[in-house]
Amino acid sequence: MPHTHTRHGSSGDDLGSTDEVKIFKDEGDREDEKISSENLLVEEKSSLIDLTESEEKSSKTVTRPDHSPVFNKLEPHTPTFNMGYLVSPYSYANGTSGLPVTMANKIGLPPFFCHNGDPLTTPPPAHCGIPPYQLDPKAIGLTRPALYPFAATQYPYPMLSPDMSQVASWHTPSVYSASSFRTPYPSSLPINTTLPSDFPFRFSPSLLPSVHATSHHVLNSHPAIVASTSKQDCGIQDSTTNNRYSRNLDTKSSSNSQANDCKDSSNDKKKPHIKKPLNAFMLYMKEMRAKVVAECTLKESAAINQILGRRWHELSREEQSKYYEKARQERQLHMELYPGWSARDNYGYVSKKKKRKKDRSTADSGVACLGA
DNA sequence: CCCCCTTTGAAGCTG
DNA sequence: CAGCTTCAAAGGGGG
Repeated sequence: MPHTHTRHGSSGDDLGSTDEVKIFKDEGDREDEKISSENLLVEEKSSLIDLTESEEKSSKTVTRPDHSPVFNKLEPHTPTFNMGYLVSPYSYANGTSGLPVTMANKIGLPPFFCHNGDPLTTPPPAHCGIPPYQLDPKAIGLTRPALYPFAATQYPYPMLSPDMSQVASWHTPSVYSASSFRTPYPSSLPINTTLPSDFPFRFSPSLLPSVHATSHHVLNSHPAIVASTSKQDCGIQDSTTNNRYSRNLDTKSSSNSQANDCKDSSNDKKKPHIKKPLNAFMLYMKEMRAKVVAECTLKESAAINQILGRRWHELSREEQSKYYEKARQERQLHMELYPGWSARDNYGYVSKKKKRKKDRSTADSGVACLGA
């Protein structure tokens, strides 16, 4: 584990429980990055962040006022902590990544650059000038690069009142539509019409059409509801719209039949796949992916995600906390909509069709040997 | 055609 | 309780 979790409040409310402070620890094989970066990265990151986020939020990332009580928790750890993390995921900034620079050529990648003039320090930061194949040391036979001696912290956002009006507030377009955020939940959702108090039923497709009035639209249009289809995840994935859930909106009445089309198991016929609520990073990815793609002329999601992961750690605490809060609200809404739902319900849903993901620890260790 | 890759975070599972 | 596993999004790559 590259990081440890310092959970608090796991009791009581699982929504707020995960708003936590996370301390990303370094591991032994990352000494080079860790040590060499401790001093350098403070400034390196400053410039990185400054440049990277300059497009829209340059000023605030520079100062990092640390207003958030959450992040302040960690401040005692280090005087430089107001960075949020010391070592960027891939340590490109200080030029110690040691990553080969010929990979792109080997692969014959097209020129890769960011249009926004992202920090092309030397070597260029991952999120801008480095082709995905350079970004990923694993792909080139190196040890997985250092993650974070300590890094992103979670935002211990004070629990909101369970009152759905809270949800309504975050659910309004003002929250998600701002800055072209593609709201996972249609902003038109009448969430403000609080769900019936007697909404404890476990979601069932048979119930779905009958959930009229207030919750009908909500349920049918909620992004987490994925009527099963024939694809790998039996999910509705509209690649053209990039909205995995869009078809739920378009095919409200047919969603049931679609769900029934999934013959994976008799159970799948019974209930649609209720997806997990998106976490903070996923929300960030959804919002920023298009931008990164446009800037970097990249389309490969694996590479984009690497960039996004790096940018995520370059975000100021306030900005990160913004997504943590969104995620928390998503979980809250999700819980309100599907009271009986558990992440466990989706276990095996992917791997049923998909081959179970190879054991990463073994894979990493193997690669680590190469990198070491 | 379908899984892999890649990221972080949340939550479930396991010993 | 610590550590591991699975899933969430996304879409090109590759078998």
